[in-house]
Amino acid sequence: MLLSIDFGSDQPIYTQIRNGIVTGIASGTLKDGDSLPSVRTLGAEIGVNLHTVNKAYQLLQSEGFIEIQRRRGTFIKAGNAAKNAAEFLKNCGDPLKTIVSEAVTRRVDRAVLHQMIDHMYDELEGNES
Amino acid sequence: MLLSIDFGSDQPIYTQIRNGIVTGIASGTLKDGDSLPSVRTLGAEIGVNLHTVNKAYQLLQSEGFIEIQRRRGTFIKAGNAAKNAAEFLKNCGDPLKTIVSEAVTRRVDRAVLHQMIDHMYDELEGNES
DNA sequence: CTATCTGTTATATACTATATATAACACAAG
DNA sequence: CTTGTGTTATATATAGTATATAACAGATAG
Repeated sequence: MLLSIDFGSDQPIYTQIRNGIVTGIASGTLKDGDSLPSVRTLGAEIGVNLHTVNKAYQLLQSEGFIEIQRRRGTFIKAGNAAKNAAEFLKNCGDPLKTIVSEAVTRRVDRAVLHQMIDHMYDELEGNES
Repeated sequence: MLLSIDFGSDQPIYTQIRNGIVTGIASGTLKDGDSLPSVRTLGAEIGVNLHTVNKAYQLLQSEGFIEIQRRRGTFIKAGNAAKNAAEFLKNCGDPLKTIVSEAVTRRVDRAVLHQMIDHMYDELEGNES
């Protein structure tokens, strides 16, 4: 299944949905123009209210990942992906700083983080490590 | 000031306090054995309730960053820093995956993330870039 | 000894975020 | 006309966050 929800997580369900779809786009599982399940269908599949799915969809649309066409459906919009690269770089600074700060205190070498990132890139881009 | 709180942030105050102290340890501003302000003092300084500070301190102690000595004070405990490196690496995977996934969709090259991380390491370790 | 300061515990309150439930609406598509 | 979209509205419940106030117990300093 594309999305698996951890109901015991401290992460909100709508955030998990959002992240799952972003990862789907990154891995190529979801391609430009692909249609997403309706809020009711996806909600039923993963055992969640339609409003929770709708909240995730609204967030994804505001971030430019999908396009919601009223009374028609919801579609992947990976075309103008690079457009919001600048805003992403601005937003990812804080969480990255939090990770790096803890890494330094834990005596984790920067090379380890580099390797983790490379591995994630390779996995998403379909290259075996 | 060591800690600056953004009351408009979506990040909880106690998390901001936690992250600020971790960054302080990483940058060397807070050294092993240094004493932290009391929960009341720090609360008054940054305009926050003592329970909010206490929550951050409890979290930091559970993570091994500080040691709370009842009725004596609270102290930085950077000695066994590398001990919890394994757990850190396990925990940082998810947020890192979220960042990398979005980076891939935004067509942000891995080299950009590497550079950001290197810059943060250099800054924390006191090396000019 | 006394006063002060420490973290700690307890209780109460308020606000926000999250999530669900139910119903209805408007309109495109078959 | 029926079905299926996203959408809006309303209500409710729960949990997380934050504050407020008070008290406790013991280490420390005077």
